[in-house]
Amino acid sequence: MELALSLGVDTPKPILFLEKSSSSSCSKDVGFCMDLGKCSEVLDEAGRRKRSRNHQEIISKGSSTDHPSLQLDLLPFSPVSRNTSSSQLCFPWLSQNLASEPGLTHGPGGGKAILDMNRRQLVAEEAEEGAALSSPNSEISSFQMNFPIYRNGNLNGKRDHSENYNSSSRASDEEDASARKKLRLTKEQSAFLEESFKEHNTLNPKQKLALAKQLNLRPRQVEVWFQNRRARTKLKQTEVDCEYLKKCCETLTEENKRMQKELQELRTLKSSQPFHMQLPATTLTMCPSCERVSTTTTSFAATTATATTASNTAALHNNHKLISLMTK
DNA sequence: CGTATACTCCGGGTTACTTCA
DNA sequence: CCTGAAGTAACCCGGAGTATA
Repeated sequence: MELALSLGVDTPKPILFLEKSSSSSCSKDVGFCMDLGKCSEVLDEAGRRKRSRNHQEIISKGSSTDHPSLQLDLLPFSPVSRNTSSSQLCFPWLSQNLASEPGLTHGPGGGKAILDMNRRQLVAEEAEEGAALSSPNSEISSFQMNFPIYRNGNLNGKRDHSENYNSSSRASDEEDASARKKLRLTKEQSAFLEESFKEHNTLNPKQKLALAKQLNLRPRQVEVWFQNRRARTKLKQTEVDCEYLKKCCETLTEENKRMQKELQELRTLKSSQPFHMQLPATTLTMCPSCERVSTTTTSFAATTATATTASNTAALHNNHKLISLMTK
């Protein structure tokens, strides 16, 4: 692992993680990432709460330096949040198209009246669909990506379960409300959502509508997919963190054992020495190379045993050089 | 200006369904 | 074919932020 520090300004660089920990040594393999930039869509837990619809409008209005955000992520990287550099689909609406469009309003007229068990979903869908239909000039209709449009969940005539779902989504509202039908999204739909998620892990209403229209899904489905996707990311991240902490714990335990053993050896050595040999002797030694005088406190035995050897003299000189370098 | 209400979004937890070994 | 585990779409609930009266 390495330390990655990103100072993004224009483009959110979610989390940079250079290498997943593969070593058991935690002390040098700790990988952290700081991103100081306009990470408008990648916010930490605390920051997310602060973000509001206004913030999303700010985001949609382009890169204003008046609203910098700070992302500090101290967690090992999760692949899903990696900023992709290759094989990336282009989503014009993610960064540009929204800038020219006024934000969706959530004020009166957005389907306030319905309040029941499923009021939120119903209201949202009605509002969203209504907005989509009533805004022919929105970016939703103004761009089309080079992505196959799904009709009844069918891509290239390939039949799958989502066909049932999508056709059911066109059925009556009663069916939608009563039956809890869950069918898989197609691989293409999932991949497209995945790519979008890599760009932004949260959606503003316009993005949601655009994605829904593009994939022939209901906005609610897109919204739920992103919510679940965030949850999965967090879960994976938690697992990674847990694994990392486990390795750290193992390493520390190992080190603790080693030091305990070393301590035990020292105690044994100490108890085996005669009393008079344990008295520390302070001696002044002069390095013959640099003529530096050093005070060493060591045992009498150790002093007499080592002071005269040429190799130790050289080692002493090396230590002096090292000290000199460090104190410069 | 402070308060109440309505609305929306999101996270966390759960359920229900699908897929696969 | 049956079954349990894993994955995931959909749902529910509560908290928080915002707009409006």
